[in-house]
Amino acid sequence: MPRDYKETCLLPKTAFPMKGDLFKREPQWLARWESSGLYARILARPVDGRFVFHDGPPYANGHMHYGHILNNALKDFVTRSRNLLGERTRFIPGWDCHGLPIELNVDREVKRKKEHVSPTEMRVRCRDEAAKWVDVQRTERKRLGVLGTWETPYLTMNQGFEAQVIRALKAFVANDIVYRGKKPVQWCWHCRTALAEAEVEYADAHVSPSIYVKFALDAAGVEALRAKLPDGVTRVSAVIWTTTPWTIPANLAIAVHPALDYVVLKGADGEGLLVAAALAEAVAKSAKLDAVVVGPSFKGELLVGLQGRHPFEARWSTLFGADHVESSAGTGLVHTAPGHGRDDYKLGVAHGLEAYAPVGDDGRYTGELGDGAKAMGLEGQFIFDANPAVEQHLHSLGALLQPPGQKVTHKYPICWRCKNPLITRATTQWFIAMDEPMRALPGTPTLRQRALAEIDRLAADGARAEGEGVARGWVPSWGRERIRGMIEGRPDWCISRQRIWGVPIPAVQHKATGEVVLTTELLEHVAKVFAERGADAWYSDDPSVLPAEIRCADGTLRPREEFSRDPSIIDVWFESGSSFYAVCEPEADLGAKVDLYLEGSDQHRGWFHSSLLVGCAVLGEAPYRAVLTHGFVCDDQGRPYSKSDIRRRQEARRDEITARVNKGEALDAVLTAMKSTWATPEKLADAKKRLGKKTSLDDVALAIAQDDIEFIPPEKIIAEQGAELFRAWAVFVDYENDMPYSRAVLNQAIDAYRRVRNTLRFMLGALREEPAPLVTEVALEPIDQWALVRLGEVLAKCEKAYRQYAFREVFATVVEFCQDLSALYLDASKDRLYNDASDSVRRRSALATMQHLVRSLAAVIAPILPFSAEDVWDHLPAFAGKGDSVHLEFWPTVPSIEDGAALGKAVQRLRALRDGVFAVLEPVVQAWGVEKQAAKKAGREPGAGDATFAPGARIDHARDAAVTLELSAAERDELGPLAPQAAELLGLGAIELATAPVAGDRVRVAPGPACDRCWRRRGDVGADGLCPRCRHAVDVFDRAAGATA
RNA sequence: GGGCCCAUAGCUCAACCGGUUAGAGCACCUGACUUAUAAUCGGGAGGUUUCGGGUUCGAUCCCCGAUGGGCCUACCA
Repeated sequence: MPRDYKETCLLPKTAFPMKGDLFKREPQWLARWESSGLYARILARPVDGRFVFHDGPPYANGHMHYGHILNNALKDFVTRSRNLLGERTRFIPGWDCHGLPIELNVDREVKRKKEHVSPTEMRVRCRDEAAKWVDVQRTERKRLGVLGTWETPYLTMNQGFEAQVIRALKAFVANDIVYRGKKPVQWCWHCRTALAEAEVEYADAHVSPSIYVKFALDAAGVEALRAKLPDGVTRVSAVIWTTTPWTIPANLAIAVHPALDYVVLKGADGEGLLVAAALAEAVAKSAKLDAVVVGPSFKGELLVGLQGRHPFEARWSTLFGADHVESSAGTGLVHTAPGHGRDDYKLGVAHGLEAYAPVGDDGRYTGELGDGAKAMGLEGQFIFDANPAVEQHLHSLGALLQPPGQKVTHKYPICWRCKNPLITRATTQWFIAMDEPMRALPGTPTLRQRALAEIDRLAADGARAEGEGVARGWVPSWGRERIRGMIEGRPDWCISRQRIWGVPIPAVQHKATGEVVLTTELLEHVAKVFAERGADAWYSDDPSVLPAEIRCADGTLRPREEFSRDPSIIDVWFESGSSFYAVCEPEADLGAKVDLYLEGSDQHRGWFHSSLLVGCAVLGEAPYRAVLTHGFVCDDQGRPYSKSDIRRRQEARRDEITARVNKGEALDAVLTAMKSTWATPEKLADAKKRLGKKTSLDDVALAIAQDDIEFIPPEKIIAEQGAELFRAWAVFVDYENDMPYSRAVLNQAIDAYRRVRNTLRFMLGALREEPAPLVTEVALEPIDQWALVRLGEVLAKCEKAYRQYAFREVFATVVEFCQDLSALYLDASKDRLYNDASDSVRRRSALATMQHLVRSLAAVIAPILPFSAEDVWDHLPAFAGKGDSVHLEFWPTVPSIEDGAALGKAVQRLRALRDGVFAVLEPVVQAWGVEKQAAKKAGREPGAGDATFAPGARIDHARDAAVTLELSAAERDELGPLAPQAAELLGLGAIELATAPVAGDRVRVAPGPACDRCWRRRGDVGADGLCPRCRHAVDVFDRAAGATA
């Protein structure tokens, strides 16, 4: 009985599991890191570099969703990689705590319990509500593995933060660009507050009334148009179109475009209808006119100054020229209510019209209505309820072109919170002027000018940085266009809100004179108070919130008792826009200039935008050096990935398939469904299994439809598979664009992750739980030297990628490297690892190299896969049990290898040889495989009766083959030090490199018997059945075993 | 309506800012494997680069237009 030598082979051995069981083990690492103070230890390492990252505060309401989680993963990649690269980087997580959503939640609760609470009490409850969600989200963010100071986050409701917001406001006041004015703003009548641009959403299919209203021209007007009238027309009305009948009572003017062509259209009863020429036909159709009869066309400038009679108020609406008038919709004459529209307001200002808005906070008409409207009983009516009344009344006056009840479906702004349609309403608010000179800045640019200049400066710096291989400025570069457009077009910033939960605008009003005061002195005083006692102080009775005496515009000092406090709070976007000033500026090791802001691309209108404006006032420049944006999480159809959205589409899909089944197209439906990545054959089989054997195709089709689009809650992924797999997904897709998220994509990311994990596992196994020498301590084999050269290239590529935030490239590079190692290097090293004696020089060279590879790769992936990297570290013999963490490592290095380029060439030649080998070997091996399969099917012995498959003649593994390949002398030279080892490195029994063309078979069975232990045919097997190498290895093994026995 | 962006294999991504035959990985088909075995290695098939024009000796790349999708926005009166 020959000895079984397997136990003497040094096969891979490691406790590092093939499957991570991450969902179970991640919490253990988290606990360990927390108890060992890992984060503090990372920051305490002595480094020269510094990188300032600033967390954009998520809103402290509700659970984290895909976007948040992705965002947090990316942020963690940044801070961890910077620390790894030797740039000390802190992560101070923050939360946005003030604002309407929280206040409304609390409000609802209060109303439900029918309580009456004071503003102070209200603020206490809001604070509790925000704190509750901060806790929830903190847990969720920590679970993802994000490293930071979680116990001391920044909260916008902290006293220090509130004080800095006031100081930021002070900078605007110092620049003299804060003013109070009555202007139209987006107003939510339900929440009873003005809304910022960022608080407005849009409903896709909002249905509004659609009315054409006639304003009869006076005699002078008709006279002016006499030459333009169609035959038989003696009176003329200007026709406007609107979807908001409730604003008709506030109509003060009509806008026309001076350069546009207009005509008088002959209407019913011979009445002339003044409309844009381009729209005459459409209007005629709407009015159901039999024929389109128009007079000669003329330019709108002819109309400027004419007057149209308001349908039910005793006043005239003048026709003004305005650029915003279009001829694509409506009538080319625009109903203008300066109190209810931004352009209307602008036109009003230009012509001295008041921002007349007879509508209250609650969306009801006020006593400011005109007599006509009052006579209709509109006062106190809710405006949207009044729409039909106004319409009906206009109809009864004969002022409508069509019968009442016409509707139009269009996009319409709604409140981000309560989803009710918004109105535009002129109110008295605090504004920041975009186009007034900033007095405190040199050259007194306007805020808009400065902001635009900063945008361009960042873009230019970004272009410069790109040349240096780093990312700064707008990343990706189109961020510039994005934010530029917004800053260029935005109106003055309305910063006041009529709510309670926020930072008060510390303005005061003199009770007697009505003068409103908001000065830097006052702001500084209040900031100090807030810093000590928080903004709640504003709502207390304590007089000391205000300075004892307050300076009025004329310079006189008046006692504070004569003033009342402004009840408004500051726009929350102003607060978060001040975060750099509240969080980073006060810290000695951070400062107000932040290296990186990183948020979703929607923040071009949000946080990036408001931070830029605050930065321009406070610092005179942008607060950030780089702004990195990412896209949105979508499903595999490219649609936003949200629960409700997917539900809706699931239903649509089901309906569609049901319809096809009913039409008898079940097979088609199934085939269509199977083309989608969701409905795989496995899924089909699954569905069949679930539904029982008697399943009809119809049922299968329906079942697929149900599963076709699946919502996978993020917390489920994390709880069942581990946070790291989510991180693997985040790094697997391209965050610059929309990121596809589906089971299929997730699985792909997991596969890539497993590839890396298994490669590392193999190398850990090779080390067999014993420390290996360092690469500097042994003479390295040429192939090992090459592995290190390759590692050096990988490291260089990854470092550059990290500096450019190209995390995907880092991961892809590592995965590719692992693949390369697996297929070539590790495969080529197996013989010496398994079969050489434990003390073999060649083997020790491999171990040293693999230890170095594992160690380096663990460090490289640590920012992205912090748990698995630590798992590797725990199982790396040299570090196991020492309580160290991979996260304390710095960027890995490789010892310099002489003539790395020649080695690279040699391996390239080896690869070419390898291709050649496979090309000739594959058909031979394949033939045997085919024969085996055929024999199996036929139930006979494989190879029986066929000489080519005789046991001594066939080749079923490369190691049994001797291959002959042609190779020129030059090519052979390239192989250099690898030439003598070619057969081993290629896993062949033997290789012959011929310089002349080969005649006959290139593949033969390698000569000689195979060694009983290593199965190699080297022609040197002794009488004991072992090759000398194995003989020695067995002796060494036996000696060691004897020693321990 | 406007601004910005995206579209390459069934899927996720490449292709050195115009240059050989558009590359990987996964999935699929297929072979090997007492020595990485829920692993690993080999082979194969799969593309009119969304469509239509244009510039050019040459276009996945530049320009114009269309289609589909995303984010943002508005003065849809």
